[in-house]
Order: sequence, then C-alpha cells, then structure tokens
Amino acid sequence: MTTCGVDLGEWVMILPTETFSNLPQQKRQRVLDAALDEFAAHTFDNASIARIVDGAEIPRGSFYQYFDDLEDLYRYLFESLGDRKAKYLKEAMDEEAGTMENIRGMYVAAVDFASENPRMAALSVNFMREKRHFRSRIFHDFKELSIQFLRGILLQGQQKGEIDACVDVDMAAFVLHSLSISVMEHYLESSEKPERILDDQSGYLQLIDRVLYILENGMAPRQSPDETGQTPAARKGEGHV
Amino acid sequence: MTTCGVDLGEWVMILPTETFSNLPQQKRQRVLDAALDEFAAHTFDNASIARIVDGAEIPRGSFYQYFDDLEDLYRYLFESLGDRKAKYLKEAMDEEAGTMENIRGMYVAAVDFASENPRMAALSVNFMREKRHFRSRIFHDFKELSIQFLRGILLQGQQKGEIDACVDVDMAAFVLHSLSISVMEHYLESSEKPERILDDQSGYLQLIDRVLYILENGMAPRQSPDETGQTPAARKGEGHV
DNA sequence: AAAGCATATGACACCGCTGTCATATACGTC
DNA sequence: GACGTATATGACAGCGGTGTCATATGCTTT
Repeated sequence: MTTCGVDLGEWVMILPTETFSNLPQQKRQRVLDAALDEFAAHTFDNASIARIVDGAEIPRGSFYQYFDDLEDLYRYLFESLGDRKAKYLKEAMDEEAGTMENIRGMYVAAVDFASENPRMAALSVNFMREKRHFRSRIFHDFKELSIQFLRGILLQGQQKGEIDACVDVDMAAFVLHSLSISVMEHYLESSEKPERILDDQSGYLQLIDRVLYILENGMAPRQSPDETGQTPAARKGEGHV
Repeated sequence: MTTCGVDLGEWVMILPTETFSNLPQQKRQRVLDAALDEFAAHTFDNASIARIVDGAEIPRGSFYQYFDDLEDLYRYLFESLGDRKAKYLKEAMDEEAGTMENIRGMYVAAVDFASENPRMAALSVNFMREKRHFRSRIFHDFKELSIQFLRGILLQGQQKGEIDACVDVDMAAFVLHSLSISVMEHYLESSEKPERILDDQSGYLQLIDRVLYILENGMAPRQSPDETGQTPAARKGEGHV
C-alpha cells in the first residue's frame, strides 16, 4: 500500500492508495466509518468486506481499488487509533506528578479515550482478543510495548522511592497492563447494556480509584490504614472530574 | 439434546444423544478429542464442524446424528470442563488456611489445571474472549459466578481481619478474576512459543507469587518492608512445589 | 431369507464471502 | 468529437462452510 500524509479533519493520518486519498472527503469518511463499525463489532477474522462496502454504500470493486485487502484497511485504522490514543496518554503524563498519580492518569485517559472514541476502543479491545500471531503481524508486540512503557514508569518510581523496592517491576507492569485492558473491557461491556449503571465517567473514576487503591496499598491490613479509603493519587486527581 | 449420565474414564459427564452415548468408546473419544482440538484452537464463531468431522474421521452426516449443531457439542464440552476445573479448585481450597493462601491456591490450581489440560484451558480462555452475549447464552454469567466466588472468600477474609477493611471487595474480586485470566492466558501463550522460558510449573509459581505479592502488599513503600520479597502465602505454600 | 429398525454415509443444495475482470463512465486534452 | 487515462461497477467463479436427505449398511427378529 502506498502511503501519503493527509490532513483529515483534526488529525494527520497515513492513507492507503493514492486513489483513496483523492476521494471526496464525504465518501472517504463513509468508508472509514463503515470500517470502524465493522472492526468495533467483529474480530478481524469475522469482519467482512461485504458488510463494509454495504455500510459505506460503495460497490465491492471500489474497495479493492482503495485497499489491497481487509488487513490493509485494518492496519490503517489501527495506526490512526494508535496515534489518537497516544495523544490521550501524552496529555495524561505529568513529569511533576508522582508515579501513582501518573498511573491513575493513564487509566483515566484510557477510559476518557474509550468514552470519546467508543468504536476505536472497541477495536482495540478486539485487537487484544486476537491471537498473538495476528497481533504481532499487525503491530509487532503491541502488548509488549505497552508493558515496557509501564515498566519504565515503575522503574523510575522505584528510583524515586515511590514504589516499593520489593515489587517486581515486570510483574507490576504486567498487572497494570492486564487490569487496564479489563477496566476498558468492563467499561465497554457496561455501555452495551441498557441499564448502564456505571457508564458515566464519574462512576468509572471511582472504579479506577478503588482498583488502584488495592494496587497501591495491597489487600493485607496496613499498620496505619488510610481512613479515607482513597489513594493519594485519587485525592490529588479529584480536580479532574 | 437428551442427557444421560455415563462414566467415561475418570469423570462422570452428561452426554448428548442416546446415539452418541451408545458409540464405541474409541470412536466417541475420537469425536471429543477432535472437538476439543477445534475449540482450543478457534473461538466458537470460527470453529467448524467440517474440521471436527475431518479430525475425528467420521462422516459429516454422523455429526448431526450425535449433536443438534456446534453449540450443542460446545455446551457439552464446556460443562465437562467446568466439572473438571471445579475439582481442581475444590482441592485447592483449605478451610484452615488464610485468605491469601487460599487465593494463591486458586491461582496455582488454575495453572495446574492449564498445564494438565492444556486444550481445556485454551477452550476456557477462548470462552472468555467470546462476546458477552454468547457467554451468557452458554453459561449464564460464568464470569459473574467466578467473581462472586472470589468475593465470598474476600469478605470472609475481611471478617477474619486478614483483608484490609478499606479494600472494596467487589473491586478486589474483579482484580483477582481479571488477573487469573491474564496469568492463564500468559501461561498458554508462553507454552505455544518454542523458547518456553516460563512454561515449567516452578517458573509460574514464581510469577504467581510476584503478582500476589503486589496484590497483598501494594506497590507503595511499606513502613516495615518484608525482606524476603515473598508473600506469607508463598512462604507457607512452598511445600507445594 | 425377509422384514424391521437403528445407525452410517456422502452427495447435494444453499449460503456468504473473497478477489477478479470485462466493461462502463468521467474527465482532461488535443 | 475523439482519444487516453483514472476510476467505478457489479457479475462472476471459486471456496469453505452448513444442514438435509435419499440411500446403504448392519443387526435382530420372525
């Protein structure tokens, strides 16, 4: 697939074939929209070009004029997802802030991202459900990357004395990564349901705080328990709501 | 599907149609084997009757003599999985033991189970990847059940003073459940890889201990840090290896 | 051996999807 | 208007799947 930079609305993305990038905005958007719908609702294996062309109301032949195949389109969407999510995470990181505050910031950013881009979030949850083999074909060890990023934060935290020296940073990164996926999944599943008890932001901020309280303080009784039941990060982060 | 109890080898299971249960053991086993292979390798949507009958070397028509459809067979396998896994968990639970020791026991049991029944473990990981809708159709809120079970243990632990009163048991159960899935997934993925750095039991016992150390003690520095870097549960549990 | 019943068998119709290709259309250029 | 090039279009062959059904097989009973 040929690539060329194009400013599409708010953010710059890498586009597939020339033909696709020359398309009138509206039509192009219809295609991307239908594709996002498809990948938000189905794993890659179950996604179908037939439904995408149907949704976008373009003839089947055109699809192959724009993309080599489904994976080509997927790659493209996935990349723009990565760019977009990276922005959220960058905004959330604060050099001045403590380690746990930054971690909380990342969790919150992930839910913000999911709430503002539900289809992209669903796509990324589906991506995590793909077989390892597929995942690394699309984005070489995306999971590894995410874990390494968290690992860096934790290591720094350990140097600053904010993370206990006894904790194994690799495991902690693994734990944080797994839980952030679970929280996002939970968020997306709950917003599917009609009841939507927790679909509002503030409900999820509370959920994140409670999960992080456990990760920060542990489940064993503390010698001097914190009476508020909130993490320091949560307390400092309250301005966010 | 008609049901009837039959003792197949080590454990009692509920069998589908009369016809299937009257089959010679060897043939029946071939079918179950092929099915387990299929569901360990593919999610339900991607599994195919064609491959199963191929693997079992039975004619396609026979399949429909034994089962209504793929879901019928899936239900049956899933149920026997549940029975089998429940046994592991029951053995792991110890009324006398402390809460964290029991939780560790469950994690270890899950990896033991995965190691001794890798295809069933893969099936159960695939099950967790299914859409919520499918999951509750097969087994009404399996995830919920698992979380409720953990919740009970934690609540008891809180009453015994072994779990900090500040922790939200619902969140803790959610965290424990999510991580147990992640650990099992990690185990299965690592045993797919040729290197297999951590595929041995003892490597995983270490992984579990490190994860649980974090959950027990938290990542924040403790006033009186434990010099060994292991959980009390891990120390008491060492006899297991 | 004929009849009756349970089970086995694989050919078959039908479906949804993919990727291709011959053909149609639009548009800029002479 | 004729030509050339880029793009549009949907019919189509091919594939792998499903569920069915007419027919075959084997075993038991008379």
